[in-house]
Amino acid sequence: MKNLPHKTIERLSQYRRALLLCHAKGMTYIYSHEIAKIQHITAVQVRRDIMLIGYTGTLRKGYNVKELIDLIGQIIDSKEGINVCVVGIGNLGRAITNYFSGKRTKLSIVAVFDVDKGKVGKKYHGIECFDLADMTKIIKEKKIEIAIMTVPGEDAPMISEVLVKAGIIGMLNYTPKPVNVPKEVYLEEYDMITSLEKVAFFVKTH
Amino acid sequence: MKNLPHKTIERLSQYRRALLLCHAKGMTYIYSHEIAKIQHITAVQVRRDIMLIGYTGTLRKGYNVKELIDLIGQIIDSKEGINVCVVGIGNLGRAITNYFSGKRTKLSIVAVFDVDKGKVGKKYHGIECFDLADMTKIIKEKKIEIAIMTVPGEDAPMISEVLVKAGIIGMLNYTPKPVNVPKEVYLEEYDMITSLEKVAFFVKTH
DNA sequence: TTAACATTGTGAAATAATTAACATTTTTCT
DNA sequence: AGAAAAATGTTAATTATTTCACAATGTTAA
Repeated sequence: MKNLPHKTIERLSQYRRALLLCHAKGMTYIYSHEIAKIQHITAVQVRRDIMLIGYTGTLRKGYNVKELIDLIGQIIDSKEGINVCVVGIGNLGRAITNYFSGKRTKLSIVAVFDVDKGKVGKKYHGIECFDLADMTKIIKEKKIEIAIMTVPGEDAPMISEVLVKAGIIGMLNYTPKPVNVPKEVYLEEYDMITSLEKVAFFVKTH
Repeated sequence: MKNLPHKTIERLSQYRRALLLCHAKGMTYIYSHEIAKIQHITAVQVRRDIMLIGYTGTLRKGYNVKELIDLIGQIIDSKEGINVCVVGIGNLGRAITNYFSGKRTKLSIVAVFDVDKGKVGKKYHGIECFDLADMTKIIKEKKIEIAIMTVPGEDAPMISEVLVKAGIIGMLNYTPKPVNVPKEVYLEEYDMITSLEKVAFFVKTH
């Protein structure tokens, strides 16, 4: 069970989000092709992903929504929960903090950081903003394991170094500048400009 | 040349961004392994991507930075330029608008939309905010082809329908809710929670 | 001048991801 | 009861992507 494909992990997270909405609407069973429709993929792929996590549906009724939600949780959530911080509380940092507030998940944003003294001490969606200078200390105190970087690109390399030294083991880099981390740290980078350029390209090729 | 792999297109966009920085620093040549290092991939992959677009480097000197930038531009940029709009000028919408301002690219954000009358008429990074109710009209007037959705999830399905009817051919959905569009419209969805859950998962599996 | 080296370019192999095909089973309809 | 329909589960085939391996070749150093 530990060797789930990368892509399957991504999709499981998305299935769960969709399933939670279905559950909230009172649905108890769902077919693979219904999940597929929501995610714009094929029903076979949904069934295969579900097969890979060892769940089995009911023939002719589909999958039990609640059970599937719980099982996906067992797979992708860590038991104890993970503490996360957001570094840089500009527009993007606030957008992310906002997204997460009130979301039931094992991931909690427990601190945000910024250099701007005007922001330090204030709360953003209930989460206190600390001085970037105190980052190492706070990361250790609050046992933060994952950092989301939403600082200006030019600050990213330096800040990522500090984060690594402070003991972060996972990093999500939303700045437009790629950073280097040792191989023990899991890094995911996302650049909005690349996504938009991709859309622009594929729009042309019909 | 038209059948470039999806992944190659993404990487070309990233190479260009890295190359532009190198160019600005005065570098005239760059090796495949230098590009690879920046992007955290292998040199072979860089060489193969470059091979696919038909460019050829100089043995022992690497690739001419300027030439490569220009060639990537010829491949992934559309000749005429494409007009883009941002729908929903909350934190995320502002972050994106901000990212783009001052970026040299064939993609221009030419309008932003919001329901909030307090925002309508104001300018965000030099771009005027229009009333969501006038969206169809403005999209046609300004010949907007791509929309970036940064509205609350619950509004996404309705707004995406309006966008499609208005003639949008590409859509980048940053809301947490998947939307349905006809197959003629190229859709790319990105969900930050999925990314973070992925990092959290892979952090555990060392 | 020659040997060692570093780099590109690329066919072929390996790996990863998706899709097709279909056996199986439950439900519904006649 | 039997046939048709609609699902799941899964093996096998296909397609996409990455990596290996190495020939070719210009550059540097002895």
